[in-house]
Amino acid sequence: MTRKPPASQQPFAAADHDHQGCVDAAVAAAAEICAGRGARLTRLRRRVLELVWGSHGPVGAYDILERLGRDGRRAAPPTVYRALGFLVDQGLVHRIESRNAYVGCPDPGKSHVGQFLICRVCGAAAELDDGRIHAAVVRSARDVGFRVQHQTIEVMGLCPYCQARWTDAPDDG
Amino acid sequence: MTRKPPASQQPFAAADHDHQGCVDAAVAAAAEICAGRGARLTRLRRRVLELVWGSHGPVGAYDILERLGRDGRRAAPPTVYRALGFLVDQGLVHRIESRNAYVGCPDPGKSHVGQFLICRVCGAAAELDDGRIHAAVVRSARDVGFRVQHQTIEVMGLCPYCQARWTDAPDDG
DNA sequence: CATAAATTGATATGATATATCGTTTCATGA
DNA sequence: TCATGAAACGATATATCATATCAATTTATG
Repeated sequence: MTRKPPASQQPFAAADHDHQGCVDAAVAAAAEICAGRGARLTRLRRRVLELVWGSHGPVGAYDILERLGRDGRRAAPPTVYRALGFLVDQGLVHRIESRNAYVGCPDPGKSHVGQFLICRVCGAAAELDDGRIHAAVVRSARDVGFRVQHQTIEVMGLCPYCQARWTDAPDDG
Repeated sequence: MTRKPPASQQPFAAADHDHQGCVDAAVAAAAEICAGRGARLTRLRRRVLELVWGSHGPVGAYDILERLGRDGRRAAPPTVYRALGFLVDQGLVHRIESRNAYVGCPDPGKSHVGQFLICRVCGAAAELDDGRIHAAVVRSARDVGFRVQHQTIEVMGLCPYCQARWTDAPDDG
C-alpha cells in the first residue's frame, strides 16, 4: 500500500486525500463486477462513472453532460441518463432523491440499501449501511401493517471536517 | 362523533373512509395553527391545502395547478409553489423528495421530522414519527462524526390494504 | 385614509428527465 | 468471414418540475 486508503474504508474522505485513488478503485471495482455479471461497462459508461466520482458529493446529470462535452464527445441528455440508469441498476451509483443527483457507491460489492449522510457545507456524501436503521424502519412499518420494499434515507448535516469551522448551526439530535 | 376518525388517528385510511372529513380536519387544524402564529392562511393557500389533501397520496405541484385552473382561477406555477412553500414552512404539508410531490401532514401540531411510508399500488402515504428510527439515524451518524440537521426518510412498499391483493412482490425485511 | 408589507399575478426561463426513432457497435453462430 | 439480432448510442423533440423577476393587488396598521 503506497497510497491512502480509498473512500470505501472511511465514511468521509479528508480534504487532502488521493482522490484519483478513489476514482481508480471505483472503476476497477465496477469493471470486476460487470465482468462477473456479463454486463458491459462500455467506454461511455466508464467515463460517466469517472465523472460521478469527480467528487465525493452528489453530481447532477447535466453536470456530467457538460463534462462529457468538454471531452469533445457530443452528448445529449438521454445519453447521460441511460448511462446513469445502467450504473444505478448495477449498484455502482446511487441516486440522491433529495438532490436530484448521483453519487458513486463506495462499496458496490455489498450494500445497496444504504443511508446517505450529506454535508451541507462541502457537499460530501457518505454512505452508511447500518442494519439497525434498516431494521428500525422495517419494524416500525410492520407495526402499522406496511411491507417495506425500498428505503430512501438521506440525512443532511455537517461532516466531521466542516464541523470544526462551522459549529454555530443547530442540530437535530 | 358522527363520522369515522380522521387520518391523523390511523396510519393508512381505509378505502371507504370519509375523506371529506380528512380534508375538513386538515383545514380546521391549519386554520387554528396559523391563527395561533399570526400566519395568514389565505383563500389561495387554503384551497391549495385542500387540493393537496385531495387524496392521501403525494400530489404534484402541476396537478394542483391544473385543479386550480378548473376552479376558474388562472394560476401560474409560482402561485402554486409559493402556496406550497408557505404550507411546508408551516408544517402543514410535507414534500416527498423521491416523488417531487407534496402530501398533507396528518398531525401538523406535532411531528415535523416524520418518516413516510408510500404504497406502490394505491399511492397512499402514511406519516410515522418514530423516535427510535430518528434516534438510530442520529446515533449512527454520530458514530462517524456527522452532525444531523435534517432527515429525509421515505419508504416504498405495500400498504395493508394492498397487500391482500398483491402479495407476490418481494419485500425488504 | 395613507402607507408599507405581504400576497398574488404574469411572463420568462432554468433545471431535470424521458419518449421516440434512426444508427452504430458488438457478440454470436452459420 | 460475414450475416444477423440484440444492445448501446446519437439525435431531436418534448415532458416535467421549479424559480427569478417585476408589476398589481390585498391586507394590516398607524
